[in-house]
This record gives sequence, C-alpha cells and structure tokens, in this order.
Amino acid sequence: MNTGNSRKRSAAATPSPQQQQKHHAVMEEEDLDEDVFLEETLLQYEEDSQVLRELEESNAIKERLQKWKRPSLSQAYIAQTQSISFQQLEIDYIIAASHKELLPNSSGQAAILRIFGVTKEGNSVCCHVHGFEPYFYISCPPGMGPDDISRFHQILEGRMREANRNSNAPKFVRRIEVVQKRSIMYYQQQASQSFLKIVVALPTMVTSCRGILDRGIQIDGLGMKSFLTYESNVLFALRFMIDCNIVGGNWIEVPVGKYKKAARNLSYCQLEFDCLYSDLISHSPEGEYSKMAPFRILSFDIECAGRKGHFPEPTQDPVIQVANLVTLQGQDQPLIRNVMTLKSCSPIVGVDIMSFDTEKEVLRAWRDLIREVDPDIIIGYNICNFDLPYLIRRAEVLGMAEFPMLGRIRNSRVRVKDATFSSRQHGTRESKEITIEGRVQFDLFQAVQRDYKLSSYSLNSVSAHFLNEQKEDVHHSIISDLQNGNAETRRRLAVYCLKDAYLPQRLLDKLMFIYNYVEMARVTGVPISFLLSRGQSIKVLSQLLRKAKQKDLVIPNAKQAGSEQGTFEGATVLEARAGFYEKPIATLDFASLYPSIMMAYNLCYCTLVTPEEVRKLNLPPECVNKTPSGETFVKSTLQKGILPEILEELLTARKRAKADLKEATDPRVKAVLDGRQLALKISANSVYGFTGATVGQLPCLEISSSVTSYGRQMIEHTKKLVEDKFTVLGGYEHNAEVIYGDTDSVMVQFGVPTVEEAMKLGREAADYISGTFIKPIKLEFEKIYYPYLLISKKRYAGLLWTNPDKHDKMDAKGIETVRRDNCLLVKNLVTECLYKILVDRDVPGAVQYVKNTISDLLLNRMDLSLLVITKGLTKTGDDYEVKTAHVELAERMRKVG
DNA sequence: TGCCTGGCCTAT
DNA sequence: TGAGATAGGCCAGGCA
Repeated sequence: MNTGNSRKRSAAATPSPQQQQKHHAVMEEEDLDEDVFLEETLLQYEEDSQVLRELEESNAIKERLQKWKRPSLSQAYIAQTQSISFQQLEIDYIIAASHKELLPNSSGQAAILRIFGVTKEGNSVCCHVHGFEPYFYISCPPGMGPDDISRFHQILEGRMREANRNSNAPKFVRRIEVVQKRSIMYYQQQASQSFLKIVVALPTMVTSCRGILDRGIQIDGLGMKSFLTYESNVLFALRFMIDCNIVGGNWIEVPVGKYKKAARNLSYCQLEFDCLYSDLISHSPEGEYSKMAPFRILSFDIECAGRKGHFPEPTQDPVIQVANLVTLQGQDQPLIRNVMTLKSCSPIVGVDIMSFDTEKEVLRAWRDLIREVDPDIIIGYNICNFDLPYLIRRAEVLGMAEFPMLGRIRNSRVRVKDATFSSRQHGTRESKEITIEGRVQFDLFQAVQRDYKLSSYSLNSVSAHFLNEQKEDVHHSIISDLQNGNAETRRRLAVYCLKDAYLPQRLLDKLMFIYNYVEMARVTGVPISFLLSRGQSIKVLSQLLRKAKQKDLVIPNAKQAGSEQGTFEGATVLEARAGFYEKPIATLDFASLYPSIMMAYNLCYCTLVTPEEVRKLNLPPECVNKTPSGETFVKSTLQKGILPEILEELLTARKRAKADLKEATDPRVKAVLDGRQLALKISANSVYGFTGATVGQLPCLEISSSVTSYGRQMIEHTKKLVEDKFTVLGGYEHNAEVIYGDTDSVMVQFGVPTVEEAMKLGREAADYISGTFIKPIKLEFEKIYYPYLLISKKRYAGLLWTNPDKHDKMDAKGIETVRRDNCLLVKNLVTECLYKILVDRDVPGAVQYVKNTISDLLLNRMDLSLLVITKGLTKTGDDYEVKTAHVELAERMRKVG
C-alpha cells in the first residue's frame, strides 16, 4: 500500500488554508457556530490540557487539528437560505423546558427529540424536535360522553399525582381525545369504535399511567374498572419515528424557514437547530435518498500493560497505546492513521504518532481526537465489552473527571450500564451498555457473532476466515516487555495495535455491514443501534405498528393477547429411509413456506375469529378458512390481514431489489441492493417466529400453530402426490419414492439413472404439485443429490448438482463435519470418509481409512494429545472412549453403505 | 449393559 | 418490559 499517496489524497479532501480563510471572514461577520465552536474548543484545551496548550504554538498541532476537522459549512447553510437535508443515524430524547418560540402555548417540561446525522457534504447535524407528545390508547367504555371523559381525566390526573409524589410536574395527563380505532386482535364486523387517546406530559408517565389503569381506577357509576392499554409499551423515540414516517438511517429534510438556529449550542455538531415535528420531511429511501452520507467512521484499539499471567484490569493496569483509523463511508483508504503512545515511539510510514509522558495525557489526547474528528460511528473489536469500559474505568481510577465526555453533547458524560441480553437463540450474555450520545457504536465482534456461525470468534480467526489476513504476531505476555523496552520495541507494539484497529475496518468493508445494517434499519424501520443491541422481535413490531397505524388499528399491550400460554406443534420431519443412494435424488422445496402459508390463508391477528364469534356471527363457510389445527380465520374478501400485507410488500420489494441488482453496475448501488434483498428475506422469515414467541410482544399461537399445521399437511400431501403420480402404472419408467423430507422439502428418488432425467422429472413434479396449492404457495425444483448418503433425520451428505454437467460441491448437513462441538480430528476424519464414499465411491476404502487412522493414533499417543481436543478426552481423560466413537461411526457408515 | 435426562448444536 | 419457533440427533453421566 502506498501510504504516501493516500496521505496526499486525504490532504486534498480537507479544505485548503485559503478556503478556510475565506469562510473565516464570512463567519466573523455572521458570528457563526463554526467560530464559536473553534473558540470553545480552544478554551477547553486551556482548561484541561496543559501539554496541548504548550503545543498549541506548534504548527504540527495546528495542522493535525485541521486534518481532523470536518469540512466547513457552506455559505448557504451559514446564511440559512437552504433547507437542511441529512441522513439520520441516531434518535434519542431529553427532558427540558418547552421551546418558547416554537410552542408559545406550552409550558413546563417536555420531551425533546434529538436527531443526529450527516449532510451529503459531510457536516454533522443535531436537530432538536419539539412538540411531539407521548401517548397511548385505551378502549372507551360504552356510553362515555364528554363530561364523563373530563371527569375521568380528573381522576386519572389525581391518581398520577399520587403515584408520582416526588414529581413537581404541573400536569401529568395533558389531554384525552376520543379517536376512532379498532383493536388488531380478532376479526370484527364494525368498522371502528371509540378509543381514548391519553396524551401525557413525559414519556415515563406512559408506564406509570398504564400501571394505574391496569390495576383499575374508581369511576362514578361504573365502579372499579381496569383497562387494557394499547401501544403503551412503544419506546418514545420509536413512536416518534413511526408517527413521522421515519425509518432507521433515512434522509430527513427541514425546509428553509422551518428551523431555528439554536441560540446556544448544546452539542458539538456543526449544524444545530430546533424545529417542530410537523415540519420534518421524511424521505423514503429511494433514488437519491437511498444513498449514504459520508459518515466518519472511527476504528480504534487499545493496548494495556497487563501483569504477567493476568488479564488486564483497569484498576491496576495502565493503557499504553491507542490506535485510531478514521475512514469516510464509501472511501477505501483511511483519512487518518494515528497512534497515541505512552513514552516515545519510532516513526511508522504514513502514520501520525503522538507520544506522551503520562497515561493521563494519552487518554486526554484520545478524548480530544473524538471531539475533533467527531466520528458518527465508532467501531472496533469487542469495544463494547472491553476497550470502551476499560478506558472509562481507567480514567475514573486516574481521577480524570473530564475524560468520559465522548458524546456530541457538551458537558455530558457517557453512561455505562450493566446489561444482560438473553434469548433462546443466543443464550444469556452479560454485557456492558455504553451510551455515547449522538454516535453509533458498532462492535464487529457482536456483529460477526450475530450474523455468522464460526468455530472461533477471535479477531485473529475471524480475519483469517474472511480476509485471509492475520493479526500481527505479538503475544500478550510480551506486551509489557515491549512497552518497557525502547522506542523501537514500542514501535512494534504500535504496529500491532494499528493492525487491530485496521482489521475491524476491513471486516466492516468486506462484509458490507454498513450497507446491510442501514438497509435492515430502513426495511424494518428501527434505529440502527437496535440492530445490534436488541432482538428480532422489535423489527417485526416496528413494521406491525407502522402498518396498523395506516389502517387505524391499535395493538393491545396484553402479554397473552388472544392465546393461552404454552407450546405448539412444529413441522413434520418425514421418516428418513437411511441408505446410500447411487441414483440421483431430486430435492423439491417450498419457496418461503411459512410466509406463503400466511399469505395464502390470510392468517393474521385481525382475521382470527374466536369459536364463540364463529357461532355468533354465523359467517358463511365460503368466507372463512378452518385451519388443520382447528382455528378459524376470515378470508381476505371480508378483511385483509395485515401480516399477509406486510409479507407481500416484503417479498415484492425483494423481487424488485433482486431485479434492480441484476441491472445495477455501480458497486455501491449493488451493495445497497444486495443488503436490501437480504434484509427483506430475513424480515419475511421472522414474522412467523414473532407470532409464536410466547414471551414476546404480541404472541398469537393460533397463528403460529395454524402455520405449522398447514405446513405439515402440505408436506404429507406432496409426498403422497409424488408417490401416486410418478409410478409405472401412471406411465413412468419407475415408481418414485420419497426417501426423506424436512419441514418444506422432499427428497425424491425417481428411479432414473442420470442427473438430467432426474432434473426433468423434478421440474415436472414441482409444477404439477404447485398447481394443487393456493397462490402464492409454490413448490420448486431446487437441486439433485447424486450420490446421496442419508444417515438419519437431519443428517445427510451428497454431491450437489444444479446443472447436469458437473456437480457443484459436496454438501453435508448435521454431520460431524459441520458441527462445532467436535475436535478437528473427528471433523477431518469424517470429511475424508465422506469424500471417499461420495466422490471415490469406495465405501470399504472409507472404513479401512478410519481404522488405519485410529490404529496409527493408538501407536502414537503424543500425536493424539496434540491433535485431539475432544469433549471425550478432556472430560473423562480416557481417550479410548473417543476412539470407540470413531469406530462406531465407521461401522454405521459401512452398514448404511 | 440398557434406559433416561439434560446439554449442546444443528435443520428447517 | 426483554427475549423468533419446534424437531431431533448424539453424547455424557446417573442409575439400576
């Protein structure tokens, strides 16, 4: 890599001194934030950094600061003659006094939303949004008139005051409106009914108010009455996004005249202003607005001088180096390469080295870098659970109160919270939650762990896997020695540290995380930060709330809405006729099985009919479907389900994205589109899981058990149809046999000897059977396995063919070769066996191979202990058990063969 | 030795 | 207040 070259390029990207000068003149005239910003920054240095003040004189520092800074604001922004468009990355809110000018009739404290983002020129934005109020719904008791509502309001206000005695809020319940809505639960004949929209002063009051209504309140004439609340568990920032049609990572525009420049800057952002929520224009992410702003991405890594044999602890072990890499989104070379070292460090070509005498200065310099560079996204490897908490704790230990001001809000500290994330999918994980206001944290460790199944998640092995690149070879144990050496040894450490900052950036690019995550945020509507910190269900809920809002439906907050807790029956796995098949096996698959079932049978919360209602309403049989699990849903002629509608939109959008992807030539556009089609597919598949999540937001087991019951029926139907139609009696050469099938697939032996013939029959069968199902359920011919080794349910291997000329690859499912709980020896042994069986077609040879390998190992125990790290060996200390397991495996293969 | 249970990991 | 689902194979370890 030519670092000299990239340095020149990055220098050209920042404005020339002359340009700066020009802006400066204008700015002085207008007394603008740029200038104030600079002044305040310098003041800050005087306050808390003596060393920097001394160096302030030096040109090197000025140059460095110049390079770190964002591009200056253009004239039009400064003069406020242009609307402000920016890509939003983060939205949060604060509690503060209402804006007098924008909301003259309001008083007291209010929630003010803050949207952080970047303009297409690369200027940072902090937009304070006023006037959006927290609210939720309850259904309106019948016969409630305006007087009753006003009385109800008074009672509720009183109860709220009682429950929040420490609060000095002038008012809790701002107002109660009657609105026409309908619950999303169950099919209902009347178009809508009255609901009360309860608007409260602050977001936290929603929870408190819900509690009161849950427990019940005394109402004249009605007695003690408890209320089911609706949409009372929607996080305030998400509520705002939904109501304003804002999706994660989209572009927002505030027209000229609609924004007021803040009198005092609360943030370090270049453009900071106030506006009303009703004046925001949210652009859907299409065309120009599907592009990405040039975010600033900081990748960093720290090194600590741990004591020998101990993992570094912030209470004792100092931070000795911090490496930083700053890259603009969309560029392939970093803008800044920097290392901060404790004690001197020899130069590294193309790297800005800052050396300090004390650890405090190192930490302070890093804080200053964050402030000056102003990154939108902070990345690294395991930064959320190691580097960031370590830095913060370490600064605490050193008594540096000024350190943890890393966010975009002036004088505001980062917040650290212990959090646990537990799901059946990922298990229970302890983690630290660190809030850095206005900046997105993206931990590559978390992202890779979520999105990829690997045997090891160390930075080294992940880099080797995806990048074919390894870490610099420096062992932990010698870090302290390198630090205590000289400028040369510390240079070696710095190179290591830099590489650890460089690899996460490479992974981010290679795996296209920015594109994929921004697209996921856009498709599902949640903020980007939710994608790493929250589960799958918030994404479905966000889509559901958006769709429900369009249709004037409201979502109840009840945990077991409409379904008794419990478990439900899943999919059918057809009996596996274990064996070694030397004739081609055709695989027929249902495309997106569960989504298409939900669409075909209109399964939704709002189409479900309770057994009592079925009797009461006396619905004509042609208007309803009774599912194989015994539930009733109305057909779309009476009421179209919103889950099916969401799914249709997701799947048609995916088709379009895939079509556009074919047309696209620009690699960036391609990346966006590929990220989008992936996000759309994942989203469609998680809707079913959402309805079956008994500990989720809106479980509905009637839906999920109906989905699986249709699935079971379909796979049995498919098996029967294939075996009935493709027979000698039916005019075919052989009788077809379904030898296996799982959930949405059947494996068929048509009896023909060639791949080509099997493909032809596979296609014919898929078309024929598809014709017997309701749209959009479709059975597709997918691939041929030839030969095919079926060991048992969920365990098989075969050579996979998608065209008749040559096989694509060897494919193995569920076998030791794909499992991560076996030692490498077992894995390699079995892979070799499969190769011999499937490619060489030599089953006795495979068995002999296993026996030979094992007896070799028996002869050489040394090799064994080096190679085998098995559960059997480590747990029992008896390696013989492990070997019997291998022999058994070989025996089984022999039997099967 | 066979039978059962819990833990782990995978298939879909 | 935060968490997609079930089916199923195989092993370790306890017990008789």
